[in-house]
Amino acid sequence: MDQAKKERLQKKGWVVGDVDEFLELSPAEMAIVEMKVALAKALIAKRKKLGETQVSAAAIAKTSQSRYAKVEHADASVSLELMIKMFFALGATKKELLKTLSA
Amino acid sequence: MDQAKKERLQKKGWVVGDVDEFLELSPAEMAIVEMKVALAKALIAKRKKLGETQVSAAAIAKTSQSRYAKVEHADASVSLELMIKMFFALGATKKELLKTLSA
DNA sequence: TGACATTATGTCAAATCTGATATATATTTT
DNA sequence: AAAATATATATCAGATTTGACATAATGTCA
Repeated sequence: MDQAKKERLQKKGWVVGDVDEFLELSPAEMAIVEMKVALAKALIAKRKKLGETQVSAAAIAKTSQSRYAKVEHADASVSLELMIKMFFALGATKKELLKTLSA
Repeated sequence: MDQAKKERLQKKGWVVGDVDEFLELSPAEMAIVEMKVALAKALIAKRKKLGETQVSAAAIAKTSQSRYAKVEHADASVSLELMIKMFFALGATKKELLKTLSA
């Protein structure tokens, strides 16, 4: 958002800022959130490419559909490690993972 | 280990195999262990480069020396996510992280 | 539209992870 | 070698994460 628009909005009483500012995320925390979001996207893409549903993908990854759905949404209750495990479970390689994380 | 030696040992009653076979780790689990071990090494290297002790590094990372030590050892009680957070806490960049993970 | 399939959300007990304290062991310095 | 510093290990209460179940919401298609 450019400075002019920001000032116009603030004049109208809006609180203007980025999501990370609002949530008060440090650069490190941001980096992790970024990686999680990138992984979530990659997981969905990978599953679709394999022609699986959340139900079948969950079975492959040996978990429930509900948790699998949360993983695909990078839900707050899901760790980076679980996301990576699921990605591997769908057949992703380390190379694919690194490419995804660098996004 | 070469085949000849393996057979000699087995003849003597030894059970011969790799660590991952013994622990029955899947390729995915192996990949995660690998990343953790690489991160542990990188953490130690980074801390030493900064001239910090575990006590001071733990303070920077806002945790205790004992937990910090466990992180450097990729202890079983430490998640990948915590290791990454600690790495960032010491000032590592995403680029550095990816380089480390690819090792 | 109504069945059926798929995905999303709420909840919770069990499992795992975390920070902290205590203490042991190892290394360095004097 | 003793003291001081640094690192390692054990333990545990509290916090977080996980898997599962129930159910709601959304999408698909005959």
